[in-house]
Amino acid sequence: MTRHKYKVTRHKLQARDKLSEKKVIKKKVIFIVGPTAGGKSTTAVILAKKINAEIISCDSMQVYKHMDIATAKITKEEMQGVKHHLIDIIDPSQEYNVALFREKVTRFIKEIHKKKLIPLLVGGSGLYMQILLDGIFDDNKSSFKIRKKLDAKADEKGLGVLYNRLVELDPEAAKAIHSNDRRRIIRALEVFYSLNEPITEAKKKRHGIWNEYNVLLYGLSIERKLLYQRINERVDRMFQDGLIREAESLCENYSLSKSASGALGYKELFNYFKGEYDLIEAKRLIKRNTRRYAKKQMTWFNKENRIEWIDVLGSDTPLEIAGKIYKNAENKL
RNA sequence: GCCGCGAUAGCUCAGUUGGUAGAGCGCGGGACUGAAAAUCCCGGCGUCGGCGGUUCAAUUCCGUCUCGCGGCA
Repeated sequence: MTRHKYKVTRHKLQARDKLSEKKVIKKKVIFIVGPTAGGKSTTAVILAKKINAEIISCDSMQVYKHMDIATAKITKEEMQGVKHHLIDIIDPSQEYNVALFREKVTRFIKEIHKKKLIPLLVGGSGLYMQILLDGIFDDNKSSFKIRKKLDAKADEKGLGVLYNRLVELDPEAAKAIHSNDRRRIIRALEVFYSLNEPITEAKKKRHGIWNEYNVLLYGLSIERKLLYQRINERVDRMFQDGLIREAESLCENYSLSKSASGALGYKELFNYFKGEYDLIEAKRLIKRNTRRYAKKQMTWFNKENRIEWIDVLGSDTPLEIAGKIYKNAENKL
């Protein structure tokens, strides 16, 4: 009888929705985010098959070809026929960034919807998630040149000079940026010079997909200790799978772009190749840096209060995790 | 059994000519709009092995005990 009651309320609600907002016809977009080594990829494939979804990678490094092992890229077999977007799309020598990501993703979402399928965003890049949800302002094409100049100026005259300049031009931004944060100081100045307005103003002009679609945002939450254990084990496995060989060939065949050279796993090995430390140390550093990365990811996701958290236990299989998400999403699908 | 050496932050150790201590690593927290797996910020009271003695004051000196390492028997 409780069931009957529930049914009635639901009908009423649906009727009301139809009358008022267009909410009902908003198309769905599902996210699975969470720290590295948390089991997102396999879980996503299972879920995708269950709900007829195509997967879009929300990851800043898996876009690179030939960087497979250290980025823990999903293999063709593991994809099980589920379409994956934004994996293996550019060479390691090419640059990639959030704006590019956003542009491509918004296009893919529309295409997938056209096919009557659900876009399933999967990844751990917090900024990418946030920009997609809330949008980005349009940049000016000249800004790249300006950045180069500012970069040179910082080397020449010191970062303090640039920071002081920012304090004059955009005090609000200067207040929020630490005087040692070179990246952000240069970016803020670059925006000011190219757009003729403070970055803080520019940031207000944006539109993301959060309001455009019915977004279901899930985060995989795992106990820290267990996560670290998984990371350490996974790095060991990477070495067994030929990480060193992959890094060697990457080193020989490509000059990595700035964005690609940030990838964990390769930079530590490159330094080992140069003789800066031994292999044991390289491995230790990869594990440590990956642990730190996971922690930073958690910092990002923890402050995102739109995330619905799915608790992952050590004994949970990807099938079970996908089940938990499905159960939660069922009513909303 | 004897002779050395050591015992200080989770780990490796530094240090205090006696006024209750600090680096590295590990770890924790945070910021974040075009390199984001990047960049940057913040975080260390710990019975200085136990007990006793000297002293105004001991983690620092002395004695003793316990444990660890090395050497000699």
